[in-house]
Amino acid sequence: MSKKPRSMTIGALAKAAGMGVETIRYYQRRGLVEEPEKPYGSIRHYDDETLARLHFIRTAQWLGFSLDEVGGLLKLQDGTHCDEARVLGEQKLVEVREKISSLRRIERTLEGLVQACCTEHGDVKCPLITSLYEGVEDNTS
Amino acid sequence: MSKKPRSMTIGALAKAAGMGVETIRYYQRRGLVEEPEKPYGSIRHYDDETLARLHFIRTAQWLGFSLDEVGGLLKLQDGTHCDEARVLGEQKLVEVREKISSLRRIERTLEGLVQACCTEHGDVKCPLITSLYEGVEDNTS
DNA sequence: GTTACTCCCGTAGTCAGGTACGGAATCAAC
DNA sequence: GTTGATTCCGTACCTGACTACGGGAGTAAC
Repeated sequence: MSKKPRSMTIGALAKAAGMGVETIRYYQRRGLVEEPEKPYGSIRHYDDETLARLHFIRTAQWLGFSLDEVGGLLKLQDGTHCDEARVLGEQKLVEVREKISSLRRIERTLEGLVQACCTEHGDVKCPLITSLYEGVEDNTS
Repeated sequence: MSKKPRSMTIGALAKAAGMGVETIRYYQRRGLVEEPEKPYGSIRHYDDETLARLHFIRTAQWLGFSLDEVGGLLKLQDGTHCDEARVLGEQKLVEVREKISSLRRIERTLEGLVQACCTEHGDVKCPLITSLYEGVEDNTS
């Protein structure tokens, strides 16, 4: 509400978003970020909304979403149809939950390995390495 | 203990490891897997040790290690560098936990948005979309 | 002893997600 | 009003992790 939509060049936008100019252009080519109109004989200007979009993209990506998936998430902003948005949201929610449980399994496994490494200290064989050799997935059911 | 070091062709090895022949060759080129001597005018043969190594690679990858990182782990395979292995494992554990907590934030957010979409159905503006416009990430601290 | 598969080996292509380059236009500072 | 950084735009290149291709050699089954 009290946001002043300050106007940035693409360079300033990139700096604010913590990414390179080329990356933003790449997102524009991918259709993830809209390219604003270029004033006649001038330069494009970007506002905070675009900046928010870039933050969103970066975060979602770090979480393991592909750019295509991020595009899907971003359509939630564009779409005028509540139902479509909800369905997409629900799909993403399922995926997110699957990712969480996968990561939890990985977490427990790593936890166990690191723990074993700490306790059996004077041993000749490192239990972490040994576990990797013997296949570690099974004991996490 | 009771393993007979059976001799496999690369095809059998690939099958046993659940990956393609080309993938194994790729690992050989990357220096992750040793290429056995080729008998004069014959074919290379692989044993269970190599198979174990492939399991190792696959498992470590599943845990989120890149192939370069797997290479690092494999250098510790004599089992005497337990401390180093533990540090690597701990680093991965930190990464995994960060991802989990971020995904949980996203999960809660998406949950809320989908929920809002379900309840306010006849509205002109989709509450999910509205929420996204106002910044999704912030309300998840 | 031929047919059909598999191996060998090098090189090349794929896909995702960028990153770099180059030359003209535009802006900012002095 | 010139200099020096930025922007613009297209195209080309890079990394990670494979995957495919092609042509010759080896092997297995009948």
